[in-house]
Amino acid sequence: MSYHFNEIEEKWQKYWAKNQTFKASNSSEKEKFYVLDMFPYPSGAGLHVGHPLGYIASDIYARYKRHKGFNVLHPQGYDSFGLPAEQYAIQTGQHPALTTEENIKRYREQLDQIGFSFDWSREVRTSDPNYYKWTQWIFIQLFDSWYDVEADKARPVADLEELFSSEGNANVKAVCDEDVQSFSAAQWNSFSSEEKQHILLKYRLTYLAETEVNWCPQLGTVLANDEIVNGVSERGGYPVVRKKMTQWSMRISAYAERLRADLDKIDWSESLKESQRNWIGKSVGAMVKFPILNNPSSHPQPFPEGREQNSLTSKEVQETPEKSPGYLTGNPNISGELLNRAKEMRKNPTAEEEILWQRLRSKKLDVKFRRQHPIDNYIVDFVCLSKKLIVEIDGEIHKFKKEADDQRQLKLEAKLGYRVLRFTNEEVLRDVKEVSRKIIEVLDSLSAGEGRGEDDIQKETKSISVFTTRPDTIFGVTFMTLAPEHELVAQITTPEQKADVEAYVQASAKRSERERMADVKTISGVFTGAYAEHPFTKEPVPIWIGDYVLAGYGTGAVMAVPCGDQRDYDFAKHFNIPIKNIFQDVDISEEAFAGKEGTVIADSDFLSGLEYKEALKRVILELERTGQGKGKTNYRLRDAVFSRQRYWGEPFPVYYVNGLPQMIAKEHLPLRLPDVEKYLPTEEGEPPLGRAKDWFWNTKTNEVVAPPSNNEEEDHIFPLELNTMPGWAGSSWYWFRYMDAHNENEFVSEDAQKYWENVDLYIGGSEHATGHLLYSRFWTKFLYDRKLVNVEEPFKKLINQGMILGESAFIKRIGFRLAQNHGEKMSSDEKESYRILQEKYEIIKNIYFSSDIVDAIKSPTSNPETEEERANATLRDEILLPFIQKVQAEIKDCGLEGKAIVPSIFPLITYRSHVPVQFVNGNKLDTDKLKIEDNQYFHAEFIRNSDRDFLVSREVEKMSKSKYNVVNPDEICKQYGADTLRMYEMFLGPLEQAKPWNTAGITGVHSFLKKLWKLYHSPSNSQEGGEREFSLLEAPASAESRKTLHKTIKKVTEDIETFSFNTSVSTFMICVNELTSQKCNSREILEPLLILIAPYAPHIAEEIWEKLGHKESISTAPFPVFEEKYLVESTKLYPVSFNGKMRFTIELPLDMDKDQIEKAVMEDERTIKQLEGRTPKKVIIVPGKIVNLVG
RNA sequence: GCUCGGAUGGUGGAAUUGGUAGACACGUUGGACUUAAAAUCCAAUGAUCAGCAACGGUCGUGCGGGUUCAAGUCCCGCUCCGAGUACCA
Repeated sequence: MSYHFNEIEEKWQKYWAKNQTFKASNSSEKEKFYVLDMFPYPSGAGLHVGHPLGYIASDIYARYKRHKGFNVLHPQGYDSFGLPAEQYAIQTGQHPALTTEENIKRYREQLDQIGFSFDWSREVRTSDPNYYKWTQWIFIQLFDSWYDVEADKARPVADLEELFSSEGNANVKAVCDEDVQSFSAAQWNSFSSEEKQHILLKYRLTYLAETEVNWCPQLGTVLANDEIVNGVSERGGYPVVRKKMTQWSMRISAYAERLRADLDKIDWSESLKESQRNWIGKSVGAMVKFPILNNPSSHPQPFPEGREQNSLTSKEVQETPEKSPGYLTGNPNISGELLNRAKEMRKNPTAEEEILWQRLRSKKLDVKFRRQHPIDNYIVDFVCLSKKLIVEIDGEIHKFKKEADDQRQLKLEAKLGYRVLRFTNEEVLRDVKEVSRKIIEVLDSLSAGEGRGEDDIQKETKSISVFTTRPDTIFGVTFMTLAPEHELVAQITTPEQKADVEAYVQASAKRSERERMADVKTISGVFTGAYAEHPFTKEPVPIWIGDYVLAGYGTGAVMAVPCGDQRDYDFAKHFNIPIKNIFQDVDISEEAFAGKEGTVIADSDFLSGLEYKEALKRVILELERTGQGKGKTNYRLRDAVFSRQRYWGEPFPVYYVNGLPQMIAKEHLPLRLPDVEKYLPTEEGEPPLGRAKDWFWNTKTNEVVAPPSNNEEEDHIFPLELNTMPGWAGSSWYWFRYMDAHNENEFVSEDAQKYWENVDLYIGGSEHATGHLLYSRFWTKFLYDRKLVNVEEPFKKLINQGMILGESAFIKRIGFRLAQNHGEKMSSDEKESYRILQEKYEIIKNIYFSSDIVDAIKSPTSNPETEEERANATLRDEILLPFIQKVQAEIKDCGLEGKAIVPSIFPLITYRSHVPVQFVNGNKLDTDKLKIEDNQYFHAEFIRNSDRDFLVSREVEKMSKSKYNVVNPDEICKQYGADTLRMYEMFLGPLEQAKPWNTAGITGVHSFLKKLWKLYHSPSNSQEGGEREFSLLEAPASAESRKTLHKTIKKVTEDIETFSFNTSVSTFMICVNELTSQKCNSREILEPLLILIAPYAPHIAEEIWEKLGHKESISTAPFPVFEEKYLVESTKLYPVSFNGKMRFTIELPLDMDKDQIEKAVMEDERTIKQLEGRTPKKVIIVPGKIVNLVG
C-alpha cells in the first residue's frame, strides 16, 4: 500500500467541506481563539507560492489550537475592491465585478487544494453590497462623531450641538479644523441650519475639506501617503503631484496619542511598532512666536485658548478672523435664494462663460476659481476668493445696464476689497488665450503682495510661529528660516530683496519633491530683508527662506539654532550668518552639537547654568507667562484623505443639498454602485461615477433616481457623491464581520463580538505596517469610543511572514555600437542609413547566448596566458567574428564603407531579459520547450558552447508576473501533494524571514512523508518487499520509542507556541527516522505522533487516523501531553574539556556529585594522557553539563 | 543620515539562562539493488596538516579587541548586506 497523496488529499478536502469540519460556533463551552490571515486581494494572476506561506502558518496554529481544545475561528475572505480590476475594466470594458468574481473563483480553487481549515461559511468580500452596506454605515457613524479632548474619546455630534446651544464653543475642547471661530450660545442659536452644518463639519471625525493631496494623473486618482513609494505610485510607478481638491478626510490625528501609547499593550514585533511610532511621529516641544519687526504696530498676542490641535500647518500664523466658512461670501440674509439662483445659472452658462470657465478651472492655475458665486448681494461670473479677484463677462444686456454695473463694481472693489476684471463677450470669443493671459498677469501681481486681498489685512498683526523641540536653545537663535512656500514670504520681503526672493521661490516651486530629496547636500536660500524680534532678547533676527524647511511640517518655519542643529549650522556657515554657542564646555567649531541629556546651557539669560531638562521646563513656563509661546506636542501623522476618484470602491452614502453633505439613513443602505458605460473619469474631470445615468437621491422615495429635468420640481432630488472610498475602507473592520457574517441588522451583534472579542493571532505581510494596520487600530478605537465594540485594539498578537522571493532567470543578447569615421562627412541619406544600421545592431535581436559564452567573451584579454584565457579568446573569435563580418558587409551594402566602422567591440554591450522560470532547471534552459510554448521565441536562435547546455544567469527578486519568476503552488500540489507543500514552505526557514523560493529541497520533505506512511504500514520483522499491509501492535511500546515520542511532543509544542515551524519539521524527521530504526510498530506511540503531525500534514494524518479505526476526523483529537518521566536519564555523556577545548566524552551517572565526577574524570586514562603528568590548576564541574580542566 | 533586522559548511538553515558548533534537509562522492532508468537503501561529507592506525594536531560562526574556566551567544569598536524612513525643526 503506497502513499497516493493526490487521492488522499482530494478525499479529505471533500470530507471537510461536506462535514463542515471547521465551522466555528458562536456559542461554545470551549475557550475561544481567533486566528486571522490578512485577506487577499484576488488578482488576476492567481496565487503564487509566496501567498500561502502565512496561511499555512496560521492554519497550523489554528489546527493546533483545535487539538488543544479551543473553539477556533479561522475565517477567510477577499479584499475585493481595488485598482487592478478597475484598470482591467478600463482596458476591456469588462465590469470589475465580473473580473473579481472570476478571480475569486480561481483563488478559492487554489486555496482549497492546499487543505486549509478555513470556516468558509463566514466568507466576506468587501465589494459585496451586503458587506459594504456596513462600511458605509461606519462612515456615517464617523460623520456623526466628534472628538472630545477632555473625555479623550469620540462622542456623538448631537452632544456637541447641545453644548453649542447651551454654552457656545468657547469651552469645548475638541479636535477640529483650525479655522473655527468662537461663538456664544446665542450666536449659535441664531445661525441658520446651513451655517450650523458648516461649523459642525469642522468637528466631525470625517469631514469635507479642501486639502492638498497626492494626485496621480496617470491613475486619475489621489493616493494616500503610504501608497507612494519614492515619490511615485506604489502601483504602476507613476509620478505623483500635489494638488488641491475637496475631499473627504478622516480625523485620525485625533487618535495620534492613543495609537502611539497603546502600542505598548499589544504583542507585535518591535520593528513593526517602531515603524508605527515613526509614522505617528510624536515630537514634544514648544510653539514660539516671533513678531515681525518692520511693522512697528505688531504686538505679541497670546495664543487663542479653547481649541486643541494635534497638527499644525502653515496656516498657524496669527490670522485675522475670517468669516466662517470661507467660501460662503454671499449675504447670509439672502444666501439660500442667491445659492439657488447661482446654481441655476451654473447649469445654463452662456457660450462665452463656458469657454472662459474651461480656461480658469485649468490645472495650470495655482488658484481656485469659482463660477456664478454669490458675493454680498450679487452673483459674480468668476471669482478667485484667495486672491480676491473677480472676473466678469459683459454680455449684451450689460450694455443697457451700465450704471447698475458700475455701482456694483464700485461696491465690490471699494467696500469688500475685490479687484474686478471685466471682459466683453467679443474679447472672450476672439481670443480667450489673451484674456486668460491678462487674468494670470493680474493674479501674479496680486500674489506679489500688491493686491488688495486678504493679505493686506493680515499685515497688521504679523508674527511667525515656529515649532521647536529644543526651546531650551532659544538664546542660540541667530536667524529664522521660512519654507519658500510660506505665505508670509511675499509680504515681509523688502523691496531690495524682492527680485532674489521671487526667483528663489519660483525655482524651488519648479523643483519636484523628488529632486529636492535627491540633493540634500546642496545648501540654498535667500535673505528676505526682514527681521523678527527675539522673544526674550528683543534683538532683531534676520529672516531667510530656504528649501531645507518643509512647508508641510510644523508651521513651515523654523527658529534656526546653528549651534544645536546641523542643518542650521550648515546654512549659517554657507551664508556667513553668526553662530552663537550656548552650550557650556562644548566645542562647536566643526559641527553642531545635538546632544540633550546632561547638556548645560550657557550665555542664555535666565536659562544659563541650567541642565537641559530644567531649561526646557523653565523656558516653556516663561514663554507661556509672557504669551509668546506654549508647550506643544506635534505629530507627523496627518488626517487621512478618504476620497478616491475611482469606480471600483464603496460609494459614499452621501448626497448634497446646497453643497452640504447629507447622510443616507441606515435603513436605505446599501447605496449600491451604479452601472457606468466606461470606467474613466468624465471629460469634465469628474470621477467615473459622474458617468452614471441615475446618480441622484430622491429624499421622498429614498431611492437613487435620474437627474431632475429642467421643468421638474427638484426640491427633493439631490446629487450623490461622485467619489468612492479608498481601498483601506473595507479592510479596516472586516475581522469584526467574520464574527457574525450574515447579520442583516448590525455590522456585528453585541453577543458575537463579546464572545470573539478581537483577533488573537494575526498573520500577514509587513507591507501593511503603516497603512492597513494603523487605520484598523483607528477604526477599532473609534468603534470602542462609541460603544459599538468592547475592545480597543483589533489584533492582540501579530506576526509578519517574510516574503518568498523568486529566482529570476535571464537570457542574454549582445550588440555592437557603430562609429563614424572621423573626417568623413555624411549626406543626410547616409546619416539615415547609418541610423538604421546602428539601431539594428545595437541589440542583435532574436539571437540569444548561453550565459557561459557571454561570461567568457565579455572582456578581451590582450595576451591570453592561461589555458582558460586562450579558450575564451578562441571562443570569442568563433562567436563574434561572423557577426562583425555581417555588420561590415552591411555597411558596404549601404554605401557607407569608409564612413561607418565597427570601431571596437569592447566593452561588449550585453542585454538581459527575463525568461519564464518554468523552462529553467537549475541554470539550464530548455530552449526547445521555450520555442514551442512561447511565441516570442519561436524564431529565436540560441547559441551554446559546443556540446554544453544553454545556460541562464539567475538572480533573486520579488516574485512577480512581470519578472516571469512566479512559481505556482498548483504544480507543486500536483507533483508532490499539498502536505508536502505545506511542510516544505515551513521547512524553508524562519517564518518571519524573507527567503528565495527554491524547489531543490522539496524531495527531502516529500520522502519524509513517504517514510511516515511506511512507518504505519510495514509490519515489524517483515522482510518481504512489495505491497505492505497496514498493521499496528496493541502491545506496549519500548522505553526507547516512548522517549522518542515524548521528546518530540516537547519540542513540537514549544516550536508551535514560538512559531518556529521550521524546526518542528526537523523534529518530525528525527522522530520518524528514530522510530523507523527502532522498528516501532506500537499504537501507543504512533497514534499520538499522528496528532502531532496533523496540523502540518492534515491529509495524510486523517487518512491514517481513519485506518487506525477512528470514525471522527482527527481535527479535534486531544493534543498529546508531554510527560517528563519518559525522558528521565540515569546517565549523562559528559563532555570533558581541557582549557575550554573539548577532547572526549565520558558517560557518568547523573546522580554523581562534583567530587565523584572529578574523581572519575581524573582516573580516566584519556585524562592522564591529556595532562601528561601535570596537575590541573582548576577543575570546573557543572553537574549535568560539563567538565573543564584548566591547566 | 536615522531606526530596526541580519552575517554560521558547497546550499537552506539548527544550536535553551554563555557549557560537545554545524541538528535536520538539499547537494556532492562512493556503494547496494536493477538488463537499465526511476524509486529505495547504506556510507562519507567544515577547512587543513599528518598518518599504517586513532578517543591525532591546528584553524574555524563577517572583522578587530575585551570579559570568562568556557563566547556563534555577553561588552566595546568597525565592515558589509537587507528592510523601513527621511532635510520632521
